[in-house]
Amino acid sequence: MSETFSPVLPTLRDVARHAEVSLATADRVVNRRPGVRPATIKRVEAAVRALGFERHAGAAALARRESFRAVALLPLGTNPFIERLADELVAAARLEGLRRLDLAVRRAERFDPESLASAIRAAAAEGRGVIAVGLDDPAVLAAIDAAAEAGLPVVTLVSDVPGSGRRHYVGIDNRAAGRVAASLLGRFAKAGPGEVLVLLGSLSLSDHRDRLDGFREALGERFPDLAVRWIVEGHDDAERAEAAVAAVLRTGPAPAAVYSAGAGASGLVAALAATGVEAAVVAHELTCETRPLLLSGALDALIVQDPGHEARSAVRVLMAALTGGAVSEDQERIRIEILLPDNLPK
Amino acid sequence: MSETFSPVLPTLRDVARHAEVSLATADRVVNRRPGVRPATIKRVEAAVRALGFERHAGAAALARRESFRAVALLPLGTNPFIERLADELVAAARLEGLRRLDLAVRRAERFDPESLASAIRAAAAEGRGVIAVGLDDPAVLAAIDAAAEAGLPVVTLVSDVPGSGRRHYVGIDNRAAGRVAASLLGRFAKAGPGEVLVLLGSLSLSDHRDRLDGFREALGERFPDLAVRWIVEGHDDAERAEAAVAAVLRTGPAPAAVYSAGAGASGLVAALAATGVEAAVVAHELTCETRPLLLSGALDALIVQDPGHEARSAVRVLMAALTGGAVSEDQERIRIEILLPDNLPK
DNA sequence: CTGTTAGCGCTTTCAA
DNA sequence: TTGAAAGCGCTAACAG
Repeated sequence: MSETFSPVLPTLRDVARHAEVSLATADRVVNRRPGVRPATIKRVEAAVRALGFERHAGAAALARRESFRAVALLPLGTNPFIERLADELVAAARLEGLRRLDLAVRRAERFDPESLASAIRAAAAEGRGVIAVGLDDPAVLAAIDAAAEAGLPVVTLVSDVPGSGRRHYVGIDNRAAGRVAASLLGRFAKAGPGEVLVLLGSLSLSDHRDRLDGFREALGERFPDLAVRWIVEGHDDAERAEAAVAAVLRTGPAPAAVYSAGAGASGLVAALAATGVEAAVVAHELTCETRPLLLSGALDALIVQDPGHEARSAVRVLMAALTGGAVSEDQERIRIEILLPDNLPK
Repeated sequence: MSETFSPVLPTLRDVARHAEVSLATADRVVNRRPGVRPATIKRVEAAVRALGFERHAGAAALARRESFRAVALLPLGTNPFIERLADELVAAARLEGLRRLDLAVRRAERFDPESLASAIRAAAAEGRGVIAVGLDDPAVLAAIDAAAEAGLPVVTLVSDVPGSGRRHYVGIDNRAAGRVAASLLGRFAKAGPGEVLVLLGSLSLSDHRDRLDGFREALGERFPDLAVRWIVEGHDDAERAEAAVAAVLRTGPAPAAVYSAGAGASGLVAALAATGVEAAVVAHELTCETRPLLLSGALDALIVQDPGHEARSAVRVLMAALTGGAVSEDQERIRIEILLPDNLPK
């Protein structure tokens, strides 16, 4: 109860003094640099333990002069989630990059694998690392593997490129997100048998496909009354989504529930409204597009990933790869958040 | 598309050179310190704008030698959420405190206002700031006001002390959390009229009371079929909660839904199981106690606040108060997260 | 293999 | 009112 304040943390200088070596030698040991006699290493490590030394990351970053340039590749289009991600990446490069990362944010056509692949190649030629929203396609995979083989770390963001040599994937577990959508819609839809419509950007996007897989799986396990009947591709664009959904609604019975696994929820909502369909609806991401829809009740819930966290995580992971630092998998896990009107951030 | 890399950020030295003043003067202007001629201020500010200077916070923290000691006060008891918070505070003091904050974490009896009040007084005497899990009580309020008047910043954490002179409250909006609970239970409970049991630590805890208020309010607005019939105080302890809930269940009809607004959910679940009651249940916080209950289906959902975020936010806010920095209200807002088995972090 | 020295960008005396 | 200089904790040449 009456423990007192902890002492000031020891510095590397204290460690050096304690081990009776110079600052430089202590530094070598602490940073596992070569050229130190084993006996000396032991002494320094003992001092580190004895004093409870912890490297001051800020000071280290300041002293280390090298800085890196890298490129982030985001999909083109009018998707506000992506806009937000772009801003967050710029901010994160400054903060998490400790001012040592010079990150250029570019756009590439998301639904065209060749264009993304060549953007990755260009990025690899210019910078020392790449962050990219992935696409599950052989050309893209090849471009990533080429960069990886050349020693450039590639971090996939939001959507992974499975099987590629990317250093890390930063984003939610999309299968799990699909399961969450099923759990919510299963409870929100009226009781009794019903059919479900799923809207997604494209089946070639691994994140959307994973969501669909998880969704179907959980629906089958826990809500066998509901079955996916329509799968509509809207190319993450509100207008195209509206047209595609409207076409489906005109021809068949009304769905009991709708899962928007990609972007373009406002188009979906418009199509539902136009045909007077009353279904439980769950969509993804909190943006200027989806926020009013959740508040008005047009959407029943939103499944979101925090673009700020994702951007910071991507930058941290990239910096770790660039500087040889460690990443704690655990800390970099991106949460799947559920938003109702009641817990919508201001 | 082909924008190039941004240049390295200018340093204060660049600003000084540009304004034709010394480093010290540039520093004075940038940090709004007195003793600079207005004309000089203008010149330096112009240079700052011209070069787009941004202070390097890490370097500033390194150069600034002063450090602070402060005390954090958490409730005694066996609540695992609080244990976690304690650990996170220690970690946050190091990271967010930029090694300039020496934070002692202490425990005080939560259900005894006098004891918390005197712990606050003691903390104020020893340190230069206080972080405390609050309690809505005149004695506690008086202790906080005394500290505030003496110029010590007090930050309330998780539970506020309304009307007090605390500098900041860090935690979720508990009314909104109660509304979320209502939205979930309203959908999860079987359709039709039913009665609800609410378990909380004590009605004298403002966070629990706020949750109850929000819960009732939202239930009344949106699920008039459901009404709160029992309010049970369990003192945030699993055993006491079990006994209290069991006593209620023995005497009346079974509740259709149960909201555990405080801690001790495992006791609640045990009481429900013992009496064979099948109700929809929502509880708070992800801990070693609640995690298995959510996975087993004993709990239908969890409403959580991230103790890591909260600890870091509390430390940031305290440091800002201590060093005269600014806090962005917006960034310090703590989210109300909803956890289902599907989006449970590993 | 080990030590000395000069900074990183900023703050803080101390002197002018 | 201003400036010169030392130094925060660490890293990176360059010697020895």
